[in-house]
Amino acid sequence: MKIEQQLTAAIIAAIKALYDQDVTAEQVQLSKTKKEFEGHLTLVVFPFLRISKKKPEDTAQEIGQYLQNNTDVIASFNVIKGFLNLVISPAAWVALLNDINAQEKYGFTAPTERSPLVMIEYSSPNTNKPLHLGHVRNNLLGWAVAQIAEANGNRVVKTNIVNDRGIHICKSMLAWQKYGNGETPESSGKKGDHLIGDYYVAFDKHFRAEVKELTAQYMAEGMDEEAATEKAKAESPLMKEAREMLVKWEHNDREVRELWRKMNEWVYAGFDETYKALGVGFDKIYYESDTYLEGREKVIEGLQKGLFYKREDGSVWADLTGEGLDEKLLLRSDGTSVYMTQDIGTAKLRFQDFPINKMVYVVGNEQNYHFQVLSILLDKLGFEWGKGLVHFSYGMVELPNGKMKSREGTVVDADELVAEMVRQARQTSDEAGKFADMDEAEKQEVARIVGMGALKYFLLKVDARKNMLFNPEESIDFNGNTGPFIQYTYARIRSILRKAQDAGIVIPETLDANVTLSTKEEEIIQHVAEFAQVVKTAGVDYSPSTIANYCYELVKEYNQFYHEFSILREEDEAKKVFRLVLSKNVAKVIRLGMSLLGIEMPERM
RNA sequence: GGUUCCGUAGCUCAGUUGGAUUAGAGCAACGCCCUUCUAAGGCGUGGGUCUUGGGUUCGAGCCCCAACGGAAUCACCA
Repeated sequence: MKIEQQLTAAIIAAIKALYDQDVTAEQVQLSKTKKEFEGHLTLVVFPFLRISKKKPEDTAQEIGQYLQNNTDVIASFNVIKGFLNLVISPAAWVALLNDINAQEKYGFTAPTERSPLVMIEYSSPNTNKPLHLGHVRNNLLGWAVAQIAEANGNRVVKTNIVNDRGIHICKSMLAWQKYGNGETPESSGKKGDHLIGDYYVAFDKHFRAEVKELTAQYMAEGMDEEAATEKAKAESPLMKEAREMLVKWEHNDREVRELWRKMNEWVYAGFDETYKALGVGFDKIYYESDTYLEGREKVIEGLQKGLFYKREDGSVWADLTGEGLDEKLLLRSDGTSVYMTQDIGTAKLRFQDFPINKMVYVVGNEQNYHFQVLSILLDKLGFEWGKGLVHFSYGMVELPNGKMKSREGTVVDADELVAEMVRQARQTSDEAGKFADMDEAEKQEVARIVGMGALKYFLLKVDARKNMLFNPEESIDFNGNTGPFIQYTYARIRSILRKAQDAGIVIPETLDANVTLSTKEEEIIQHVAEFAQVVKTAGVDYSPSTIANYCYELVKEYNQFYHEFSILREEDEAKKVFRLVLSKNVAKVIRLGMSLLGIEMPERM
């Protein structure tokens, strides 16, 4: 914020002049003045007492006096204990507003060719079932993190590693062969990912039935229950068949590969629809079927360098006890890859494709340990960004009765959730009855924007690290601290601006400095200006919730203003114009902020 | 058991690098405000030992230690 920087410099100068001491900008603690006190910014003088060797009140008084005499930004000041409250001059506020008004993307830093290249991995689904609420949180966070990184002047590559191979896909394939009758998305009318998901469930159902039967049989033969279950799982013919299928897949069996390809295509088509509805996308997609063999080479390379060691059975391990962690398996005794190896392989390919400076993985917090290990391993293997990789770890979405469990049918399906949100937004819209003048297409579009806004804001306003609760019974609100509340305020401002234009009022590029401002108006300018700092802060810790909460605060404050003051009915022309410019910039900033969260803004609602 | 994360109002959540007698929003409850730029709004009332106990200091919801409670993870699964 411009005024803050000016003041910080002035305060440093003041201390130099008064006490002949140098202080750094970090030592100057300027914060927003609390509402109960008069002033805009407050300097905490406690840190300077050692320098001034005077009482807090006197020190504050001296600095305040100096600032008032030497800076035209300060109109007046007051001192309460060790707190120096500074009142900014109206002219400085107007100048600040003019400055903000002149910048289309206020608060954003445009990336250049020399900006750091940040790769952000998110989504990363398995291809055996449709996306659920947990994935939605992941996707929205990933997209938002990418937008925030870009707004802070990074070159961003959004990437997705699709887990398209493995035993889980074989289960769906096998069930489709055995229990389906050639059903396709076209013939069934189901989305591809849902179709495949249904067969995954079917596999599980038959498998469990088999295990139950076999367990009973083994127990009849005299085994205890635990051992019997164990053996039943291992001996289940269905599971054996799935494993055989996986082996065939690995040996490039033509028939299996063809089925695999066909079914994956269905799933991708389904995912694409969901991604589109969520408004997310990727610059580069990797598939595990392409990368899962790559890690081996790197691991063997590391083995030769003595970074890892081989056990008698031929398995390869990394000893991380020196880093306070355990030993970690990298290659099985049969030489095949594990999860960790695949991530190393993916990293290798990515680095070949892009000169990455920084890697961000948007992955749930259940994998904290995995990424801690991955970071160390990549570093050992010589990846420059390995040590500094960011695991953007987010908490799970919980339901009132605990975690989502697909077996218990308590997963919240992404597509259903999206449809339900839009439906509710439509219903609320219709009940409000204010949009009689909209045609059907516009109504649907507004319902989509608002419904998605509600969903996105709900998931993003919460601190990403924390587990959060979603109650399907209560559904997502449209009132209070919600996306629609912010969208609504935006739509109202846009409406006012349209009306102003219709009335022939010209909104100027710059305002005259001699408008008289109310306290509320000054507060809002200050709040709008804060946006730049908020974006920067969010960029440091990739924090969408910071943006969301800022937008809410600003909108809340603006709403009070909106009710308290008239804008178009204002008699004083200069003031009317000022309020229009102010409103326009409030709208601009909240639109920019919401865009970082992937939330669209309706012109009317 | 080891490691990591979390614990703020009945519920869901904010709380910037430690700052001001009175720790904030929303929901839910109860009042008031649509002849006034969009009531998906505004104003008000009630509701708290910031899990507990120590410590650090001018000053702690925030930092340190311990306890209690909850979550995740610790596979030749991904």
